[in-house]
Amino acid sequence: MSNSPATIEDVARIAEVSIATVSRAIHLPEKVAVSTRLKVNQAIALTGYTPNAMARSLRLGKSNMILVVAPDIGDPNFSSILVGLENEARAHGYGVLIGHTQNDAQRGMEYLKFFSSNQAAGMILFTGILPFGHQSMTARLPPTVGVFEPVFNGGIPYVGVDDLEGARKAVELLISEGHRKIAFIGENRSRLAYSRRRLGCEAGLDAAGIPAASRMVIDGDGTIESGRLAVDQLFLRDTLPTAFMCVNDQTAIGVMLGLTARGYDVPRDFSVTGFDDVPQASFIQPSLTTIRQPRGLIGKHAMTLLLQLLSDTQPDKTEILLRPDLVVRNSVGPPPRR
Amino acid sequence: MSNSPATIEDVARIAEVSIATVSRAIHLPEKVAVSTRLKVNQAIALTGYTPNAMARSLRLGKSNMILVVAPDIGDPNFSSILVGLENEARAHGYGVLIGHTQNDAQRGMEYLKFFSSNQAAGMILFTGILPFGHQSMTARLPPTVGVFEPVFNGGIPYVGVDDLEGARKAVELLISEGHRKIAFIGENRSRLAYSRRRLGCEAGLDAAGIPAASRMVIDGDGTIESGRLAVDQLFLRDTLPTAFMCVNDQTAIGVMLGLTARGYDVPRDFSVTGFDDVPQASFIQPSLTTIRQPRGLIGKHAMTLLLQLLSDTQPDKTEILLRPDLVVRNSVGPPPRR
DNA sequence: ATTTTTCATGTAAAGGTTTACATTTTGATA
DNA sequence: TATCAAAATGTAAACCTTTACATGAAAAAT
Repeated sequence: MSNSPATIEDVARIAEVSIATVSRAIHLPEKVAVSTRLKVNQAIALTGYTPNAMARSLRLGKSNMILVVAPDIGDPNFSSILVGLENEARAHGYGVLIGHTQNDAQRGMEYLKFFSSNQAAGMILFTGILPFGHQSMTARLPPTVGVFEPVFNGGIPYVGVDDLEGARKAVELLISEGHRKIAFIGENRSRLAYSRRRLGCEAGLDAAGIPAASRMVIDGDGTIESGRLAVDQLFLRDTLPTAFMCVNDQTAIGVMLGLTARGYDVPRDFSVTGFDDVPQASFIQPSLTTIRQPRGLIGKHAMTLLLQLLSDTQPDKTEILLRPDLVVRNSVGPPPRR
Repeated sequence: MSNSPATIEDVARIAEVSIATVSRAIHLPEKVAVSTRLKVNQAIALTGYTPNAMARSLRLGKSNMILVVAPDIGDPNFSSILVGLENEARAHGYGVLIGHTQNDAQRGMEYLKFFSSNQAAGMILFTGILPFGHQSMTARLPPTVGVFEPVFNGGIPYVGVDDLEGARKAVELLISEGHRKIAFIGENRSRLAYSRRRLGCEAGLDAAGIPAASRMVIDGDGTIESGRLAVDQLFLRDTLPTAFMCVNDQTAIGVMLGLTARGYDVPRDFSVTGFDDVPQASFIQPSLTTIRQPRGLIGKHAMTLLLQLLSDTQPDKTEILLRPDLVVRNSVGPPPRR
């Protein structure tokens, strides 16, 4: 019962072996006799010993932490992907460190210190933005895996969802319900994933032979607010769509709020689809028909890829696109008869 | 131009001084002659040297990381508090590590390893739940500061908002608008802060001399869903309230959705208030009148307190309650004339 | 000019691990 | 039983810092 935490020496003394044997009993148990292994384990239990991670990393020249960098941890997609990431990391003895850049390159730079100071071994990067200036050319990046989109300067493996397919599923649902005039409420500035969703939408419209004339596109910024604004913009026009296909759930929620505010009913007067299946999607009234991202899986795969990188294994794949599923709820119905 | 990162020895060699001088030039610059300091700084710039945090922590016996433990990082309150925490930590040379327990004690326990393995120096604990079983008695806790509520077994400083005052402000607004029949939609299981909000509500009602008979209380669980359910429950009763005071914004949003679904208009038919001022509160239709938590400040103060603890300074205070502000939007109006 | 004080720098140990290499023990083989 | 190979364990160095203490030089006091 000492006050300072037990070290490997304390364990060795109690188990009456050398510190080397203790270390081996922990990390290469097959190299040590069963009887000694037992003694060591007892001593560990007795002392409550936990290896000092600092000393370990120092000796190994490698941290057991992985930095997850996201532009905004408030993003409703983030937390469940994180769960997937963490579980996988933990299973392999790694911990997870979270950084958020708020889209600020300066702030992103600060996270580089985690690598130069050896506090992190690898990095998971959300949404394709390299959070440091273009000095990526000068300083070599640590082992990195992207989530959602390829990282812009290429060569970095990534995990995402098949946005094209997801978008096509959504638009096909709308078409099958009878919609012909479909507005796509998009976002074309920040995320490649968003542009791909638009492409998927157009592919679906093309396939159904829907003429360009009855298509509409409004670009927002992916927020609730911008969804509402998009409705306002559309209502200035001569022709209205019967359905709104939105680039993400936030936008879709905004669109529904905007329509409700104008006294319309969803899905009676207009149909709306989202993308992501954020938690709110099932609560809002009416509940939102959307495309689900397999968030847990995304996290798991991204971490697997990174761990392969870290163990110098050539990763199986350099790009993993998961299948998005259509979630049918109550925001879509047939177009009103006019 | 070596491949492995520069060490203090590389710097020393180039600057033609000893490693001790380099270390001092960095951490106690006033102890080294201006001329040498200059040479050292040049050498540092030349090599791109960053001190190895592992070696440093090992030597110092103290990590420069602080663990932030939250039951759910998806909580809309979380991210902006985190910004406050991080800024303050960074300013003092500390980094922030995020852990989320998902209300799982098992998972909380895992985070204890960060301390026994020396990977974190202190802890910020959200919402008063000690994320480990009751073994807190056995294992002494690391330096810890609570956010939102006192940590249950006491003796741990915390930072929160004056829930009583905030709730009173909300109820006073409702009363001043003429409401007399006010329902409190609460939550009494998980968070002490929530019970305090209820007390604040009652204090306000008492002060206005509103009889117990016209008060109603429904307990939910603080989610959007439970807000909607609360509406359903109330509509089974003989008398309805004219206003809903909700324990948090999530609940309030649920209540508004429930009322809208029944064809009522807020604030014409019913008034609704929330608490927290989450980002959605200003977007939803109608925008929500609520109580704002000064989230950035909460984070800043909590970290300041923890840093004091870590430097063995006796903290100034053991409890910091910040002032919550009323944010008037569009979900409150006078009661309808019946 | 000599002694004392102050200031700047250097030397070496310590912090807790892992692991190459050396040594001892065990079990098998002749 | 003596010899050898294989298995188990031990010794000591290395990872990179920080800092107590020692040393030396310069400035101040006598």
